[in-house]
Amino acid sequence: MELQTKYNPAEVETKWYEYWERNGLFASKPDGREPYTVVIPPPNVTGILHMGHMLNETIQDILVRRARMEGKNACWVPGTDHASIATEAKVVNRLAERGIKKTDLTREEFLKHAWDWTEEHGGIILKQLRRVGASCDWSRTAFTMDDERSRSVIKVFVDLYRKGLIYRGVRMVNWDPKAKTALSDEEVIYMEEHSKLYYLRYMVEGDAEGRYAVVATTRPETIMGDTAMCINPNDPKNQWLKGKRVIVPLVGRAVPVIEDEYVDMEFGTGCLKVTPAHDVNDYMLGEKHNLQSIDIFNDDGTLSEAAGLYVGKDRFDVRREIEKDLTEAGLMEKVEDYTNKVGCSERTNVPIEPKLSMQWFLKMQHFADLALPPVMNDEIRFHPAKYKNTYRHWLENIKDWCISRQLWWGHRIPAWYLPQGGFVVAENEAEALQLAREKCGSDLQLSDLRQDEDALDTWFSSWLWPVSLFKGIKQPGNEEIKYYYPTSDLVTGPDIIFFWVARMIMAGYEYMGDKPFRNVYFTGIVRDKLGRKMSKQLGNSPDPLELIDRFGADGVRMGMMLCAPAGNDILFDEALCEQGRNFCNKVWNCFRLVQGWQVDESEQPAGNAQAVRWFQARLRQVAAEVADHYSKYRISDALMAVYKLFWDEFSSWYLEMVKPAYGQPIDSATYSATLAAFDDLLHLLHPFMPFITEELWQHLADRAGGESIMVSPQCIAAPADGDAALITAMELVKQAVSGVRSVRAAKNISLREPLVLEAVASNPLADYTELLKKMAGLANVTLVSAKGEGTSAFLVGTTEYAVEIGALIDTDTEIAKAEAELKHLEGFLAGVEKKLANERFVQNAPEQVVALERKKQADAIAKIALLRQTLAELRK
RNA sequence: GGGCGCUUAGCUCAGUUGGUUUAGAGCGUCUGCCUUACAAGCAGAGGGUCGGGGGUUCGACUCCCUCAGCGCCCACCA
Repeated sequence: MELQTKYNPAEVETKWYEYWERNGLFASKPDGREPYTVVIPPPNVTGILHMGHMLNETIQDILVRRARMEGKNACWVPGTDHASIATEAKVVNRLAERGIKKTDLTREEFLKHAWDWTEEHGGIILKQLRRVGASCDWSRTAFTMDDERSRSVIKVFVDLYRKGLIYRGVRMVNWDPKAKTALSDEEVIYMEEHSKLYYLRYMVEGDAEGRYAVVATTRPETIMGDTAMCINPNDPKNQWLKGKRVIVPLVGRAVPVIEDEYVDMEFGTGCLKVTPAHDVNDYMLGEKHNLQSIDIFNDDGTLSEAAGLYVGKDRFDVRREIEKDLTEAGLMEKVEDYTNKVGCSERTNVPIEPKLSMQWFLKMQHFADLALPPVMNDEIRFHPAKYKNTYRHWLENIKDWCISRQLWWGHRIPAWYLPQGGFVVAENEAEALQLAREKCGSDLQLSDLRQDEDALDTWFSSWLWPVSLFKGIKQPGNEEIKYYYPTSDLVTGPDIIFFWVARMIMAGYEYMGDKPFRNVYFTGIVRDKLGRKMSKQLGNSPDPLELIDRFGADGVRMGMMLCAPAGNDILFDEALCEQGRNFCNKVWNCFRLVQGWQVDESEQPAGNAQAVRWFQARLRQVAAEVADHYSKYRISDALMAVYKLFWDEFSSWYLEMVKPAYGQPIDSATYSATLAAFDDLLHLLHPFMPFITEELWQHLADRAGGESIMVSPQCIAAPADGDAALITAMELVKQAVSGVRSVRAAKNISLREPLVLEAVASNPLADYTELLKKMAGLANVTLVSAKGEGTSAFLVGTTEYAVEIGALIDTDTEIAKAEAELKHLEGFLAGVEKKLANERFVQNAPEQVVALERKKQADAIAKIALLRQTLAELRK
């Protein structure tokens, strides 16, 4: 079989992904094995794959593939999220392009459009995930709004309502005037804004001297909603205002001056305008002081009739206009530049408006009590653990969750209003009617009931994900939920720790009485190499699929993982994908070398046997290190360990040690050992680079149809007793080889020119002569009592070796080299001896530490003696 | 305003309870090689005193204090 000199990912990837799917290798069903379950953080159903997904899905796939190869029953459940606000906004925009307004449509018509859009774009991202190599059980693909998940959501809502945990009430909520819906506190992002602080004059009512109070505000457009002015009762400079009434500028309304210690005397003039309808704190003051509340905004952020002025104009236009009008009316004292934080909608980015409205809420204290302990006591482990603090802080300051959204795309709230007021909550219309009849009499008809128009927050469905995916809500205790729950690892970004992670923990304990997952791996944010967030505007966000086209899926996966320590932000650089691609090529070419060998029945040379034993020891050692990295979720470190094992140890050392001369055969013992080692290496690599490893594994032996490296167990033994000694010995051989190569490089001596290596006084590497000769291009290794003329010397441990280079010797260079090393050693020795001369060190330090220092001292002294001798000879 | 985290070679990062030859890796850099597996490669080399200062200790990159810079999260100062 002829293989190209370069690995071609495109055809290999398609071939094996289809093969895996066709042979059901991703599918899982409960059996006697230990389960390993991962639920995908469901991407937006209409979204497309970006670098954040690429990172996240790669990590999940690595964990899942690793578990599968360990013999666990791995189940990775894919799915998508209906992303209520985001998707509804997209549909609204799309309709607007066609000149259709949402308000012109019925709920049913609108939902038809939304489903069309979902079907058109839904699933694109799932197809893209296949290109990455994601080994999801596609037969389990779910959607947060499919029938099973929807029914689960409704059942949970009804259950929580009956438990008294869900209530309906009028509260100050975060209103998104663009999406025209309420938001939860978590959906509000505070952004710094360079704005202005306006100082307005509030004339004192009936004051003969025409005195006025000055109020500082960032929002002059809300004065139409003012129903009081507030001062701190302890504020000496404002005592004169006590009991007075002041006139709201332009509006002309007289409002009382109230007193409350809430007011900061230092801010502005110490006078605060109070607009109970449009500020959370003012609302609090209004409640406390029994103030009138005037809602001056419409749902879309324009001024309402109640404002009296600027009716119908947008709030920000009004701000500009009112500034002008106030100035012209002589009611503007001054305007200052001011930086403040403005709460904005996470989805639409527009500033939110605090608004009093009727919404549904979930009481959260109960859930916080449920969800805090398991994380704090590590029953659920966070990686990195620092997020435990963040988590605790949020739960200890939990507020009720506003779960209703004034949207149509989502799960409709299962509450039906009765003709005479009040409502019933039920899982379906029939049940609702029955409950309604119990309240209002049996002649009540379904048409008399009106279902709540609102939908539920998207996260009210995704918080059930680990349970609802296995039908654990609707069929508690079924075989699947019992087997797969709790899931093993959750891989997600820290940005949704409150939105999703915390709430899944809550729902998990509420409905399963157990944690939803054992480990949470928080990834970092993918940034560009300059540390900037990836964004469309900057154009610094590469398209993952295009990267896959250029570097191969394995190359991109590796590129991601090379820069992805847990919890740190990822500084992504395309060059890393190149490195990944190059590595694929390296693996590919190693295989080409090995598969090209002819085998004969000759006896195994001693050097080959040594190489084989050594590499097997290294393999065991590194496999153990890799396992340790995985156990700590240090995926990048695991990858780097395998990378170095393959490239440095296997390719550069092992293969060169056993490689037969051109055209020569290799003995069968070495050959089969090499194939076995290759097989082991492919297993270690497979989670990171699934495609190329499958391709090569299939080439490595005659495989039956349906076989796959994916499910072929990895069987590298634990490190054995003699391994460490074997490895240490070979390290010395490598040092000697490098020593000779250094001399060659310095003197420009070709590898083709055989050299003689002298071991001075003793040769601890005598057993390895064959390997030394082969690796360093030596004619011979000789034992001498004193090194000859024209030799360049170096130390291996405390033994001196010398390369005969005859006339090429440059005494000055040799002297300089020896002097530099001598200087270093003397400095080192001085440090060691200083320590040993310190009585308290010798007394207090542990015995083995002192012994080690003594060993260092002895070695250094021996080396120094050798160097001095060398120098003396050179200077002769 | 609180809380958390970071600052180690040109870049990105390791450095596990303070002690394993006066700090390691990958990439990049420099030098020499197209040596029939691989130039997407091979061999060799150089490069940091661990952000600044102080302290604890026989001994600190590792613990404490402090200063500086950076980042994240939370919070109702108009």
